[in-house]
Amino acid sequence: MRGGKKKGTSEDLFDQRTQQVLQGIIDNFISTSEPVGSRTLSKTLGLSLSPATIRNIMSDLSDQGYLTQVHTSGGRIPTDKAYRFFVDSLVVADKLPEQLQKNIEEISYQGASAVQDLLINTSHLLAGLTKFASLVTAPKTSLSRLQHIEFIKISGDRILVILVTKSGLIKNRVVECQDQLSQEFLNSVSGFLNEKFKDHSLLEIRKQILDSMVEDKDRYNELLAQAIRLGKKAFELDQPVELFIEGQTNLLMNQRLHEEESKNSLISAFEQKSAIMEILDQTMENQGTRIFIGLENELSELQECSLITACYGNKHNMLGTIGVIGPTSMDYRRIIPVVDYTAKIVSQTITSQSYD
Amino acid sequence: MRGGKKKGTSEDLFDQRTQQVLQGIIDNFISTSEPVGSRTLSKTLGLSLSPATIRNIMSDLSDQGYLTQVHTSGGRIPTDKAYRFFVDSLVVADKLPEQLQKNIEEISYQGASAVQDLLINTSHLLAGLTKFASLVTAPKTSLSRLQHIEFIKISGDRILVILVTKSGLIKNRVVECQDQLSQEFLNSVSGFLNEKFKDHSLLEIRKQILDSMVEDKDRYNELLAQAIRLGKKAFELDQPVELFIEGQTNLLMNQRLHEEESKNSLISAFEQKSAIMEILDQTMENQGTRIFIGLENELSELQECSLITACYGNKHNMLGTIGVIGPTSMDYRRIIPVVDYTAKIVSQTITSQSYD
DNA sequence: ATTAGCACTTAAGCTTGATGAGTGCTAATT
DNA sequence: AATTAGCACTCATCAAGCTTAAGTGCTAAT
Repeated sequence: MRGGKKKGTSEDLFDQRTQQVLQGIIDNFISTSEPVGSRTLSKTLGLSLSPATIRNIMSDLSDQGYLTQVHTSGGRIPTDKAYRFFVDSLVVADKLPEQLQKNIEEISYQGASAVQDLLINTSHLLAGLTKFASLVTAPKTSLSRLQHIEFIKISGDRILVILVTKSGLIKNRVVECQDQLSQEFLNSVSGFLNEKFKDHSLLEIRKQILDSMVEDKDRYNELLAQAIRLGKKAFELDQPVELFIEGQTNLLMNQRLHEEESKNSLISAFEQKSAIMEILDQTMENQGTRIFIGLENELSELQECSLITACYGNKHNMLGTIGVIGPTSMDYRRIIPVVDYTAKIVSQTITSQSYD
Repeated sequence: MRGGKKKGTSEDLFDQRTQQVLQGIIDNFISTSEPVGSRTLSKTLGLSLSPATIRNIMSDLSDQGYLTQVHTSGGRIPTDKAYRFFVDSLVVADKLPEQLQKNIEEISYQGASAVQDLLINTSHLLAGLTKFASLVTAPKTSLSRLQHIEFIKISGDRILVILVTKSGLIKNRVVECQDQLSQEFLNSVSGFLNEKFKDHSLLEIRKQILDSMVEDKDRYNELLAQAIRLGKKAFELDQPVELFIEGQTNLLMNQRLHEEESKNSLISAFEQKSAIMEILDQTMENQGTRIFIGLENELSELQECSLITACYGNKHNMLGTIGVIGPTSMDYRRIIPVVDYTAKIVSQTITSQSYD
């Protein structure tokens, strides 16, 4: 075993030259997606080192798990560990070109009258700018707080329920109702619910309604009873997973993913929306941009890819997550700031549109 | 040139045996997607004909443009013309297996409280059942007639406009408004609009509102003026193309499309949503299932595929179109009835949900 | 009218050998 | 002690040549 020069205590701390070589290999591989050999590197790298020296360094890096060889001979490629090192050492990500900044800022203008539209625009934008697949989660309805509820009678037995949350989400749903209720009556019901529950979270409201069903059963009151009955239907939680995915085809057509197998596993990953949701939810715990490289991904189908996420929110809370899925050999320096800045703009826009 | 036996007047009318051979080739190619040779055919086809005889027949069919050879030797494949003949001769499409019927019928149950949900379910279903790409257009908002309009004040300067059409579409949009309007006032505005415009098409309403702006300018009336102002915003036509596409990845992963080029052109086709919309709109002119095979497609990007469409509607009108895009060598016998029956179920469901 | 036979074509698969980029190791050089 | 040159070796890639299998068209026999 070749004696590495361990200046630090850890095996993994290596000197500047070694670092430069690793950087060079990563840069090279990111741009060409071809395995990098010592000869090439000796030329492209600014340092005047002979291929032989570089070979020694590369050998050390291989031992430490930063590089692997696809074939016995034929250059080396960076491992997940190398990307992780690379990303961690990116203390300052590239500044975003102004043109890109402007592109991103546009999402808030394009007729984004409602939060949902904003999120769809965002997902569009991310897929377009990165040429990878984009992910955007909507704010969780059940955790949002009530801004307004309204019932509209649209035919004899059908009532349209409209629910506006503080975070700016608008939900509508049609419920059927056997009793013939007049619009005036519906107005008083919504008036009642608005007054009693404004600013409460939908989850909480639902619980209270279920509770009061018992509590208020005896002292019967027509308004209350109907309010509870309608409220129950209105606040029923049947949250369809609100996750926007776009640009899956971008990813599948990406030259870096050629193996049929990994494409198929990606497709199946996209079909498990709820699994992806779960992962994105977890990223909301600590804000800021997060990066999951290859095997760091919990979802095994994504272990040939990297996931970059960032949260958006308003003054009070983180509301949702945006993200991008691309090959592990993506250009992190370019992609990270894009995701970052987009999240920032979404936050700003949503703050200006939310009702608290 | 071999003398074909022309029993009819047209070159293209051929005897039963020739027809059987063509059928055999098409069937064979549909299931294997490999060029079919005379030897194979002689075995698989029930008729006891030697390969040589079949070769003669095939040669005739090639002359008439029903078959082509990919390579000088190596079997023949059906042309678009052959598929067209095949499809046209399918006087009775296969009966849909009961299990499939049930699957399709489910779209109307899965919480399809609103038409939009129904259409999304449909697009899901079609992509799933066919493993191709599915297309579903929503009813044109501007041609739908007004069932109900409502304004809800959700914050100082923001008004939520809710629009329900006879066909069951629900649209909402937030408009900003500098004047401070009370909810009561908004109620009278919506009351006014509902009364005046119920059952009118949105397009018509828009026109009338623009007209009355002039007509009623002098005899000033607060209610009317605001009604016009708000109505103008509410009925502004900024129809985002309402087209649901799903299963693009199915199609891209389909083994029958291997050429990178045709995949890319498909992707670009899907990006031109409005072009696809236009084609689908045209199919509404005459109802029933329509089939566009290969070059019959106007959109050049789709000329390696077949498009199968059917319209849905209610008692009075055709409202929209559903469709499937797959390889020209798809199993028409299976796919056509699926599209057909799905359209039927969508029509039924929408009829039961629409308000006229 | 049908078929058998034959010469011909071609894609696909296989081997072979040359090329080139890369490797590890050792010995010479700085 | 670190760096480099040199060398033998590995292996993917490519092109060339070869074989095989499936197919074709044509002609002559049935």
